Formats: sequence, structure tokens, C-alpha cells
Amino acid sequence: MELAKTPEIKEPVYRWDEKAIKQIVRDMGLKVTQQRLTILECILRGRDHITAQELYEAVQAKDPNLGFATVYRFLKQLTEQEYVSEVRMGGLPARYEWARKKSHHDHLTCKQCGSICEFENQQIEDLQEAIAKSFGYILTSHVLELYGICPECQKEDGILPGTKNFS
Amino acid sequence: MELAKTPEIKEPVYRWDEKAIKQIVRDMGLKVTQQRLTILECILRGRDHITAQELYEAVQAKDPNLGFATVYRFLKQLTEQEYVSEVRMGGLPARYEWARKKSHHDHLTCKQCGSICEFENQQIEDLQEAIAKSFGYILTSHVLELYGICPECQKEDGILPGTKNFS
DNA sequence: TTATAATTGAGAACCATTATTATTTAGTTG
DNA sequence: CAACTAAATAATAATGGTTCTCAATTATAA
Ligand SMILES: [Mn+2]
Ligand SMILES: [Mn+2]
Ligand SMILES: [Zn+2]
Ligand SMILES: [Zn+2]
Repeated sequence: MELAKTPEIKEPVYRWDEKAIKQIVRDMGLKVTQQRLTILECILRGRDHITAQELYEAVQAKDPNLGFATVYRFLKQLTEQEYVSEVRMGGLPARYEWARKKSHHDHLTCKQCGSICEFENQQIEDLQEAIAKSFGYILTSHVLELYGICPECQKEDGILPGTKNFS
Repeated sequence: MELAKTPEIKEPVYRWDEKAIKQIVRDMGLKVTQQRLTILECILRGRDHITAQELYEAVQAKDPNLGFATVYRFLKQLTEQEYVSEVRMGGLPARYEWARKKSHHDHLTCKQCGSICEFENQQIEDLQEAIAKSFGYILTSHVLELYGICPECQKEDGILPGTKNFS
């Protein structure tokens, strides 16, 4: 199931205790509110590559009063300050991941079931730089998303299209 | 201004006369309607990397009755049958280009003014294949978009952020 | 020409995201 | 601790791109 040959350098979960989480919010120059702590907990301890909607649902479980806009607002701030990074695939809703526990990577997504592999490839990164330079551009960012059919879905001939486990 | 070191193999414009355009629609297995001819004319003779909205406006100039949904509908069919390809950048509106006059390419976009360079790089394509294979995936498609600052905008220190010429 | 299935235009619906605003609250200052 | 103020929140409306619905129209095959 978990075929992610990830290059992720995962910091252990206990790194993210109450105190550490509060410190993140302070470091961001924002007020420490229970809402922000709850949202951060869900991001740090929940699934990776989460959508705003999914995050909202996770957060709801802990605090049913926590509003919808608050999740989006805070997600935006986290993205701006590069605590999380936003992964956009086609016209689909954006997905978010904690950016500071992994090095830069791109994604390979199964079109059938949605499972995601992370990879990094310095050769491609270098080629991108070279291309930009050849046009006289200063490269500031890039999006590289690969789509395909994962080994699981190749086997089963893909009759489980609703599974969608964006791991 | 036009710095696009494009690899495009442009077929001359006169290739797209009335007859040829009608034939495209027939080849698609669709009925030949004046609306579809008008839309195709605008795609084939108009600017490249056009948005649905821009296309709609171009089409409006020729036929003010031609509806909005018709443009989207036909664009989708064209995309499905790979007559045009859809380029999505982040959360921005999709842009479309006639896919059958150029070979596959990716895009380098200026964040400031929006000008687009097209490039193809077989090395990157090969690496993508290799990555997918290494995870056991069958690669079906990919998105590679580079973003940066174009030479023009580097000069002028970028005080013309509204220019947006998605060439 | 007729029959019929495809196409159209208008507008409603949709969905992710952002903006607005009145109310509440965190953090500071005394 | 109490008072103050700027920041944050929840609810809700608005937005913008895109898709859907459906009654009316039209292209094509027989
Ligand atoms: Mn990732
Ligand atoms: Mn192009
Ligand atoms: Zn799969
Ligand atoms: Zn530029």
C-alpha cells in the first residue's frame, strides 16, 4: 500500500508538543490562539498532502466552533511564511504539507487512486535552471507534477476509482 | 519583446481555410455548426495560450449571440480529443493552445508580465519516465511549469506589473 | 421532407477560495 | 490585576472560473 520511496527526513512526532507549536505561531509574529494551535496540531500530526476542506474537517472534530475562514486564513499565512507548501494539481483543490520537515521535492500521483509518491531529482532541478538561464530568465519557482498509474492500480485493472488515498 | 526561442513548427495560417476547419469538426465526430467554426477560427488564427474568457470575447466580436457555455463546451471537447491542450498555472484560469501544430513542450512564464516561453527538453522528459518507472508507475502525463522574471522585467525593475502579455 | 439526436443559449448551480463585518480576544501597559 | 487596543474570529456574503440544466433550435441521415 505504502509504496512511497520518499526522501523525507521526518522529524519524530513528539517534536511537536504544545510548547513547540505555540512557538511556531509566535515565530510567525501572530497571536497565539487556541484556533491556531488546533489547526497546527492537525497539520503536524495529521495526514500529509491535506486539502483545506479535509483540514477543516479534522479541526472540526477537535473544536466544532472553529470556523472555516480561519482555516483558510491561517493556511494562507503559513504558506506565505513557507511553513507549509501548497501543491496544486490541475484544477483540483490545493493540497498542503508541512514544508520544514522535508527537503524540496516534487510529486508523482496515481490518476486512479490518488496515492502520491514524493521524489527529488537534482538533475531535473539543474536542467530547469539551465533552461531558464538560456532564455535570460531568473528562475523563481517551478511546478513539476507527474501523473500515472501506480503498481496497485495496474494489478487490479483499476476498478476502485473512488479510493483516492492522497497519502 | 518577443524573446520566445520557440521550437514551434508553425504551419502557415492559410492552412486553416473554411474547408479545413469544417473537416476538423467532422473528424471530431461532431456536427458542423457555425458556432464551432467561429470558435475554431478564433483559436487557430488568434493569440496563443488563450483563456476561455479571452476566447469568448474574440468569438463575441464575430457572433454576439454565441454563448458562453458553447465556448467552454467545445473547448472541453477539443481538449479531450487532444486538438488543443490545456495549460494550467497555479490557481489561474486555464489557457489553451492548438496542440497539433507544435510538438510537446513546456512553459516558462514571467511572474511579472506574464510573457511565456516554450521549451522542450528531452533529457527532462526521459528523467520523468525514469522516475515514474523507479516507483513502478506507468507515466501518463506531466505538468512542468517554470516561473521567473524575464529579461525585460529584470531591466525595468518591474514597475509594469499590469502588462501581462501571455504571448 | 421528416424524424431524431445533437447542439445551443441563458442562466442557475457549483466549488474552492477570499472578502466583509460585527464581535471577541490576546497581549501589552500601568 | 484591570483596561486598552490591535488582532483575530465566526458567520456569511461575494467572487470567479467552470460545469450543469433544460427548453428551444438545428444539422444530418433516412
Ligand atoms: Mn509532498
Ligand atoms: Mn505553449
Ligand atoms: Zn493507484
Ligand atoms: Zn516579464
